[in-house]
Amino acid sequence: MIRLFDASAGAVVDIVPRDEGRLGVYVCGPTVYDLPHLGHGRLALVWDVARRWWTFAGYDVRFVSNVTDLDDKIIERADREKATEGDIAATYETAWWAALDLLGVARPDATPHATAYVREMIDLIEELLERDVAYSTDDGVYFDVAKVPDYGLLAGQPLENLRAGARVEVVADKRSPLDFALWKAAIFGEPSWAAPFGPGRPGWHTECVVMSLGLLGEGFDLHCGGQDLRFPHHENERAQAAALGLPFARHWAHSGWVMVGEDKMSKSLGNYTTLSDLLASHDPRAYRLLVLRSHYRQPIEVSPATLADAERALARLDGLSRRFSLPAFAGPSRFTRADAISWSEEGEELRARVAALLDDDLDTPGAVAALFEALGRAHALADAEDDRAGDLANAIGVLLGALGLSLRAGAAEVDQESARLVAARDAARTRRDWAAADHYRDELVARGWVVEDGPTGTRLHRA
RNA sequence: GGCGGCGUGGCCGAGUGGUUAGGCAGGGGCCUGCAAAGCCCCGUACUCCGGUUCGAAUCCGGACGCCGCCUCCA
Repeated sequence: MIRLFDASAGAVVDIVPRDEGRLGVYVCGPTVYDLPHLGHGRLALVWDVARRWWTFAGYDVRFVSNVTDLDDKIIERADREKATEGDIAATYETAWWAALDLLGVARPDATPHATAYVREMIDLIEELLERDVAYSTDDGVYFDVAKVPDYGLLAGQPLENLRAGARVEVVADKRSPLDFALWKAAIFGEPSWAAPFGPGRPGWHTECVVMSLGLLGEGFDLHCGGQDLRFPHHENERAQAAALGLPFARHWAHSGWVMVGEDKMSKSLGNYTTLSDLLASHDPRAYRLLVLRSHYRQPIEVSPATLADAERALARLDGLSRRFSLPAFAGPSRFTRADAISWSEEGEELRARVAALLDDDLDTPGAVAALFEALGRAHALADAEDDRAGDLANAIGVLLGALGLSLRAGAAEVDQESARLVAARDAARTRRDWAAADHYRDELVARGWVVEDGPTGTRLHRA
């Protein structure tokens, strides 16, 4: 049984899948109008970890994440750059996947695009109009939030409170400031589609309703996104499905912010770092580890100091991999299942401990702490020449792999000259010529290696 | 104004009514020819003020500070 904080319940709840043993998960993906930043990276990492873990735990996970390729911001950018909307969307979607690939985030099982679902959106809007929960104005078609009795469920407060504080700009003919655009009437020069209620283009909140229901079916298990999508985006999706009497997401989960000092990282504050900038100067695995070491709902601080911290911690994990020559356990599209592993007694104990933590609202920091404790134990066992050490180290590698974190066992390729220096150093050490041995070590260090002496002689790895 | 969250040791960051989070950094020791890696030991922290309790950082009340959402936003 897995448990997760559900925004519609306001509490951590048991996740009982619609279909036993299967999980249908929908994550609201990017609007492709600019480069992804660290916040997007965290979102992707959090749900990638969840997906991998639930798969590991035995669920057959169907993971859908959309790409919004139709939006005001894309149109604005296309205008500004004298490009087509399609070009802008294609450019930034490419950048999105490139960044996620580097982070080791597995591709979703399906990545629906808004522009491919306009027909379905039109049908849905038409039905909302027929049911009188939507109305037409000169601007387009709006959803009448007052028609949904429990509007505000995800926001955690009733409609009156939301309205009282609404900072929404007044748009002509809207019945309530909270009513949202289902359809935006065509403006010359902008992309538009023909529809019974007039030419135009869909508003943002409809695409996810159509695509999630279309690909995962009614009453799918989990709908995820960043905290900011809880309201109004997810609320508005819910409202549409509710108005049509369609069973929608059973549970709603949201990941927390990346903070810059005291502020949320955001486009509008301009305090963001793009993923490509981060990944140009840091091991992508360090960011994954940083994300894993805080709870997914808490804010995290990403700074040179916290990244350096994560990189040193990562070096310890790689050290374990080197000592025990562990194989690679994780890959971009490589998933592991616990029942496909034959667990040693040591390994099973660790697996159970980690599973208890991760099954309960994805306690990744607890799991990482348990894995680090086990790491110390594995080394200590090895120091004592206890052969359970290898089993434990292997289990640690498998479990880190289950979270999408791969370890490096050592230098993949040692060039000929370096190999010669290693041999020369080992020879010098055998004849106890310490001056020569130190000289060869200096040479190797100058070539960028970290030099370690082990039972089998000099070993190299990259700093 | 409404709703939600946060305030932990040098730093990051979990958690539980009373028994070690974990990592990084720092100190001591072991190992090593010297290193590196690794192991062992060391910090007695929890914004403040009250209250409940045998006992609270953990529960309740209040204060202060901070953040987020209520508008596009991961």
